[in-house]
Amino acid sequence: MCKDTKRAGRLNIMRFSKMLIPTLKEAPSDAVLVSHKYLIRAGFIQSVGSGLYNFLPLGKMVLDNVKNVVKEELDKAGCQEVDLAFVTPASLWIESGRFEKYGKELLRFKDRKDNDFVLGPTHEEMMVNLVRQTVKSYKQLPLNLYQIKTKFRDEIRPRFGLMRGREFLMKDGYSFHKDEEDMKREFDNMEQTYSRIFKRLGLDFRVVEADSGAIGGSGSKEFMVLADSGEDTVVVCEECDYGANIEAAIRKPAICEAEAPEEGIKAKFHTPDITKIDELSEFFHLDPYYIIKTVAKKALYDGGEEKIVLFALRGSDELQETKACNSVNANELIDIDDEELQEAGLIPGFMGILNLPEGIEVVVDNELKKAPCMVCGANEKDYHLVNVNMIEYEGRYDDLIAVQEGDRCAKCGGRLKYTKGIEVGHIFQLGTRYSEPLNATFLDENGKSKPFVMGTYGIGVSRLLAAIIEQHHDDKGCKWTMQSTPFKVEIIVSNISDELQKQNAEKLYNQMIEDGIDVLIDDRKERFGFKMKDFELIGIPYGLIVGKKISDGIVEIVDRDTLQKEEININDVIEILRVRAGV
RNA sequence: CGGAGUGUAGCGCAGUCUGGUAGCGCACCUGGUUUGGGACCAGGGGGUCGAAGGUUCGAGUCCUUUCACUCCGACCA
Repeated sequence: MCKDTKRAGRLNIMRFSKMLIPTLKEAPSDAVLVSHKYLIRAGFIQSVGSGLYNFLPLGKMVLDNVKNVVKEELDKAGCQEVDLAFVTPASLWIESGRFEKYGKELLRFKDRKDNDFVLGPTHEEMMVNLVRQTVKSYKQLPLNLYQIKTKFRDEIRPRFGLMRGREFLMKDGYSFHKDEEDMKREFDNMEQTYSRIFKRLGLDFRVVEADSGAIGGSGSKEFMVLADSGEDTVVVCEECDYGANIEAAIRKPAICEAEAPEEGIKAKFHTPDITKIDELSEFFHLDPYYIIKTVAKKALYDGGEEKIVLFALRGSDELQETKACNSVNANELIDIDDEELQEAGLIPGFMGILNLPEGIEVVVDNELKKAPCMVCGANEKDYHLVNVNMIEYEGRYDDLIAVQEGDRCAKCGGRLKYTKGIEVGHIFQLGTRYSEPLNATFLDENGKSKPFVMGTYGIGVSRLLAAIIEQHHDDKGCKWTMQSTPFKVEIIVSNISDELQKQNAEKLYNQMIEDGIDVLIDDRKERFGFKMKDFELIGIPYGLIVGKKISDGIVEIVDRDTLQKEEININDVIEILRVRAGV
C-alpha cells in the first residue's frame, strides 16, 4: 500500500475492459496526416470543432508524460513554473501596442461591464507585468519563469489535427537579465535544455537558425523534428552541423563556372520582347549568373502605408521573401500586377536598378557587391544595359537569397540540402523589446534604472504528440517512445475464457503493478486478432501475449517497433521487460 | 479573405440528376456457437437527411437564404 502511495499520480495501470478507448477501423475523411488519423483512430483525441480537440484518457496520459519531461528538464535547468491567468485584460496589450497589431488571431471579448479582454495567445505582456511589479533590483536577477498552459489563437485555417489547432498546449518561458551577456548565457542554457527534452522524448531533431518573425529580437533558433510531413523547409549541411530554416539560411557566395562576359563599356542594348532570364541568357550567350534579376513587390506597413520595392539579385538565384520583407522592415510583402507597375513608371520585363523613376526603393543582394559586367534591365521598353559594374553602384545591400539544394555551406563548404521539419520549439533573444514599452525596469549596481534584457522560449507541447507520431509510426499504427507512451507494457490475454491464461495474465499484471511498471491489460472478451490490431494501432512499446503455451510456462513478448515476437519463460518476464523498457 | 468542395445513424458512405415508405458496411444491444491475426448464426435498437423559408397532393431529392466543416494560398508552437 505504502509503495502505491509513493507512486501516486505517476504510475499508469489500467484494464482495457474498463478504460475509454474508442478505437476505430476508419479515420474521419478529413484527416490527412498520419498523426491525425492514428491519434483519432486509436482513441487518443476526439475532434470537437475546427482546430479544437478533446483529449481522451490515453491522450491525456501521453500529454501528461510529455509535460512532465518538459517540466523536469526546465526545473533542473533553474527555471520556475508559474501559472498566469488565461483571460487577460486588454489594457496590457494596449500598453505594448499589440492589441491593434496582433491581428485576428487574437480572440477579443468583453465582460459584463463592457471591459475588453483577450484570450492569451502568448504571454509576454503578462509575464513582464508580473516581473515589473515584483523585481526591483539586479540582485534578484536572473530569473527564468515559465508555464505550461493552454493557448488560444484564432488561426485563419486550423489543420492537421494537433499540429495546428486553435486551442493548444504550449510551454512558454521568459527570462530576465541585467545585461545582454547574461541573457545570451541563458539562451545557450535553454538551447541545451531543449535539446535534452527532445532527446528524452526520442525525437530526431535539428537545432536551426531561424527568422525572428513577429516576436522580434536579434537571434533565434528553432527546434525542428525531421519529418516529411513538416511544414517548414530546413536547410542542412551534409558535412557539418549547420542547419537553418530556409527563411534564415545562408551559404557560401556562389561561384560560376561558365565563362564571364568580356569587359566593356556600359551601354544600352536592344533586346526586343526579351523579358525572361532564360531568354536573356540565350540571347547574350551568357550564364544567368551574370544577369541581374529584378523582382518587384509591394511592401505593406502600419496604418495602411505601402510602397514599391525592387529586389535585385543574380539571375541564377531566387528571392527569399522573408529575408526581403525583413530588409525593408515591412509587415508583409505582396505581389504586384503589371498595371500597378506601369503606373509607377516601371516596365515589366525590363526593370533594372539604374535610371529608376522617383519613389522606388531598391535593395540589392550582397552577392552582387562589386560584380563586374552585369546585364540589367534598362527601365526602358525593349532595352537592357550591358557591362553594368556594381562597383559604381551605391545603394542598399542585404542578404536576399533563397538557399538552394547543392549550394555550399558557409561554415564548412559542404553540400547543403533541404529537409522538412516540424517546428516544436523556438527560442528568442528578445532584448528590451517588451520591457521598454512596458516600462519594466530594475536598478543596477550603480543605482541606475534599466530595462530588463529578456529572452523568450516556447515549446509546442500538444504539437509534440503529433510530431512523435509523424516520426514514429508504421502502416499499422502508432509507436510511442519510452518517455511518451501511456503504458510501457500491454498484456494481451489471447483467450479470456481460458482460465489458465486469465489467471496467469492477472498474476503478471499484479506483479508489474507491484514493481512499478506502467501496464495495461487487455482483458476484453474479444478474439486474439482483434486485440492485436488494437495493440498495434495504439502503439504501446511492448506487448506481452499470454496464450496457449502458458501451459508450458511460455509467454511471448512483442516489440511494437519491429513487431518481432519472442517466446520466453514466464518467470523471466519481469526481468526482461525491466531491461528492455528501462524501468 | 480569395478559390474548390462536403453536410444523410457514433464512424465510413449510397440515395439527390429523373420528387413517391430512409438504405449499406463497421460499431452498438440480446441469445448462442467460437477464441493465435479485426469470427459466425439469429434477433434488435438507433435518423428533426446541417438550419430556416418556399414550390408541390407529396421534398433527403427542386428553388431561395443561412450556418458549419474540409481542402488549396497568406500566419504560427
